[in-house]
Amino acid sequence: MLSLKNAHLSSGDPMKTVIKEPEPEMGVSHVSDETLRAFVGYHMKRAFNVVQTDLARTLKPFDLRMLTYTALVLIVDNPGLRQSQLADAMDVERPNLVVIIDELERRELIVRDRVPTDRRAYALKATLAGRQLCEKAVAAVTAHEQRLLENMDATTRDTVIAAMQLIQKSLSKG
Amino acid sequence: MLSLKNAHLSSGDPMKTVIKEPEPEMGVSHVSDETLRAFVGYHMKRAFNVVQTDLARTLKPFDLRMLTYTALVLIVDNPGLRQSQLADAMDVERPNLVVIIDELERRELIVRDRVPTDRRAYALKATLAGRQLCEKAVAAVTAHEQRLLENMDATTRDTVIAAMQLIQKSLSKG
DNA sequence: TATTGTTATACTCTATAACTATA
DNA sequence: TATAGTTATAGAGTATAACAATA
Repeated sequence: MLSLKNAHLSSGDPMKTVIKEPEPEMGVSHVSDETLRAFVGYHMKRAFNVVQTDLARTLKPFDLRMLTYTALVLIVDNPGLRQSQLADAMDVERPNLVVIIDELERRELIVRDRVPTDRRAYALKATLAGRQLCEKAVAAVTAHEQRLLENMDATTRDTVIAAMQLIQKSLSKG
Repeated sequence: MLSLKNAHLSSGDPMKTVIKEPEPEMGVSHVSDETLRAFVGYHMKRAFNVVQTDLARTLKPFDLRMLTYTALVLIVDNPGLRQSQLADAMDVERPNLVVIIDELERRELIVRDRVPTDRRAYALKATLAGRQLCEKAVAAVTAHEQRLLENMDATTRDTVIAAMQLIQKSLSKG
């Protein structure tokens, strides 16, 4: 919430908190976001930002980012996947996937196997090290997700997931 | 949905659609995202990406981006706002806000007024042109939002907004 | 001709350290 | 000394055009 970011509302009982405000007669002491608050997209951006930040922190010990993590999981779960399929599945452009795959290959978490029947393509496969790192990372992300949802009931969670999928469907045809 | 991105599932009746699949015996014809699908964050990222893209397209005619739009709306709604308050409200770092304000000022949509009682600070105010552009942009974003929510009932919408706020609260203290 | 992977490139968003001028 | 705004910089995500090898 925007309003909560203001010092006098940020934590504890506001009535008990005495904080110098920057000349309330001069500027604004309370930032109104009335217009923006009406939009779901606004709340999605703010929520996604904190999720992104927390996930990055979660994956840091494994030297993974959201994108390298997602790619690794999908390759582990789909041995033989091709780069174009992976790019499609991840909703990233083919050129942007190349550096992600480069990094995973350099760290020997996956291999690029040539496809004999189509020498243009690569079949992506996780190595043992890749599968092991993936397993640990998934466990960490599961813990991150539990933090994320600690005060949310299962019904709400399912509603949110369904809503996110609906939004994707509504806009991807526009 | 990931699965929907595969050609044989992408549109229409799958049974009626005959499409060449890339050697189903060799690679994978259906990308399974079982592991990732379990995470709310995964769905949020995908949904937010399409929202972001559609919003960018929506704001393009006004030469605004999500951040310049948000800043403009907040300044219009909070005349006299200072940059540090705005940065706080927008959840962006102070240095990153500078270029946003620079751009809005260069386009004469806002002005930086010196605060007489604190010569370090600026009071941000929208110009007439700024307020007029803002009004049009808000209308366009409202239409974008309606596209976003065209198949979502109001209850679900409210649930999603509450959930986004809850997620922010859960993680921002970590 | 079309597709797979690639290179190069550009724009945006995010994050940090360090500076200046005020307080 | 602390704060408001600034500069510089770096990392990451996203998007497009154009190329070589192959189909």
